Amino acid sequence: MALRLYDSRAQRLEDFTPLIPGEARVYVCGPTVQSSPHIGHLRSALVYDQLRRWLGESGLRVVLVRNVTDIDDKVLVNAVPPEPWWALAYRTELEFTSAYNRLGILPPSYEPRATASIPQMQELIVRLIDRGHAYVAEDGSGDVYFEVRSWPQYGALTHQSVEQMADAADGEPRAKRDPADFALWKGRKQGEPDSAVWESPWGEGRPGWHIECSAMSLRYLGESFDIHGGGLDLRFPHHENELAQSTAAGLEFARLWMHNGLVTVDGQKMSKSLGNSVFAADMLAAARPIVVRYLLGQAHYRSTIDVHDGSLDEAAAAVERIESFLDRAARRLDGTRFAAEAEEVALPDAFVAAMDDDLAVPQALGVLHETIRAGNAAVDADDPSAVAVALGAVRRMTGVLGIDPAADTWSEAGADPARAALETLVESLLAARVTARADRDFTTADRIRNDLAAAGVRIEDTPSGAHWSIDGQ
RNA sequence: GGUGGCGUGGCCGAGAGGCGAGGCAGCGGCCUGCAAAGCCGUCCACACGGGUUCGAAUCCCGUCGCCACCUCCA
Repeated sequence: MALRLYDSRAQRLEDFTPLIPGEARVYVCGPTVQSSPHIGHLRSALVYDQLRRWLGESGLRVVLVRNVTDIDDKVLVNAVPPEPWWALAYRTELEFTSAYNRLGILPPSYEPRATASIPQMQELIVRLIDRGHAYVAEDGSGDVYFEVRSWPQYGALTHQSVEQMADAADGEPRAKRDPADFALWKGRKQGEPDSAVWESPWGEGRPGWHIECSAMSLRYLGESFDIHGGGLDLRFPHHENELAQSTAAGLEFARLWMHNGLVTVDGQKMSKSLGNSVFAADMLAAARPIVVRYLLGQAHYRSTIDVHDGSLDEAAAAVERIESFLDRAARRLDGTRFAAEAEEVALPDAFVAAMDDDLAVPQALGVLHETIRAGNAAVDADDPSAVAVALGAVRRMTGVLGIDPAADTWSEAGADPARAALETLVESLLAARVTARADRDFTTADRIRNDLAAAGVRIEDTPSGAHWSIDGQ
């Protein structure tokens, strides 16, 4: 079965047929770097990371472009002197990058900043004016607007008609011919810093919010590309406007639109006014990155994820089940000829079918957990061949989903002397416990186990001796 | 007013006409000196009311409730 994806413009599943055979070109709306990343931003980036990993696994060369909007009203507003707006934008961008990295989100092929494509945006605006779809404001403000009424297809993405839209409570109407018109270029306003101003055919100013994505997708992916993605909340107006300006400029633009679901907290959308945002840094401080990735990546990409008390614990339990199997199975096969067999295992068909079906990650995880169950049973039944099959499959599946506990992503830096010291101490306590158990001195044996447990070290007795691990790792 | 989505067992979360996804928690059992981990079993759910059908969580009609977007949003 070939990959099918839900096109939110056509509102149906479509077979994914790349424009260029063997290649998949994807544009994803990245953040406006105005304030610290929250878990909604992480979820969005994670969704497209799952997509690109699966496209790559399917044998396609993936070109993924995710922009950084580093000039915008809010960036200017949020910059508190003496920090310039561009320093705020860059500092924030670094926070995003760091959070992405910690979650194992692969870097995009390129991550263009809006400020580096101003001439390309201006070219596009010129084209729109020439074609009669944009106009320079007559109030001398230097603003340039897209004329929605000149483009009958406006609303095609979200299936709305301009007539039916609620009137924009858009502050001052300025010199718009229609309230639905949107800014392509914003003339310089008083008090705006010189560093936020670019020359243009319409005077000094800066780009409007939507034009950058049209310009940068054209610049880096061409007039037509396979997939455009972003958060559900970007459908309107951002994506609708992108589609209008790009197609009105004569570009084919994206062939398929993907929109990821949002993250809610206790059933409510995160918002600044409610003050209920969960920031990436907070969640990453509360749980291991792999657990955060599991939590935010376990639902289907189009559904809402509700984060509440206990969400992290549930995700942690699932991750520990995976880790514990991987560890247990590897120990069983260690030093046997079956260890090599595990390396040869392919992805289970059911897993592939699930992923091909609009990235049905929840079903894919069902296959993963079912394989773990079978693998654990094989360990219990002492059937190393079956253990190898399950172990190999689990490694492959977790690899594809980006939740392989053994991946370099999750390893803390280098050899840790504290870890080595701990190892020595635990081993010596375990040796004492072995002696005590041999003497049937269970009081002593249990005291050692309890002391270790109190320190967060968990003991499992196995046929090959005691195995220890640190809770939650 | 317009557009779109959702309501599934104690909790999370898939499925989309027949065959009990999966995870977490609970209970019973196996294993264990006792545990832990694991396995087996158990808990047979689909907001409500009608309808279609041999058969409906799934399709249709209606009702109720919740959410998102309609120019700040991932």
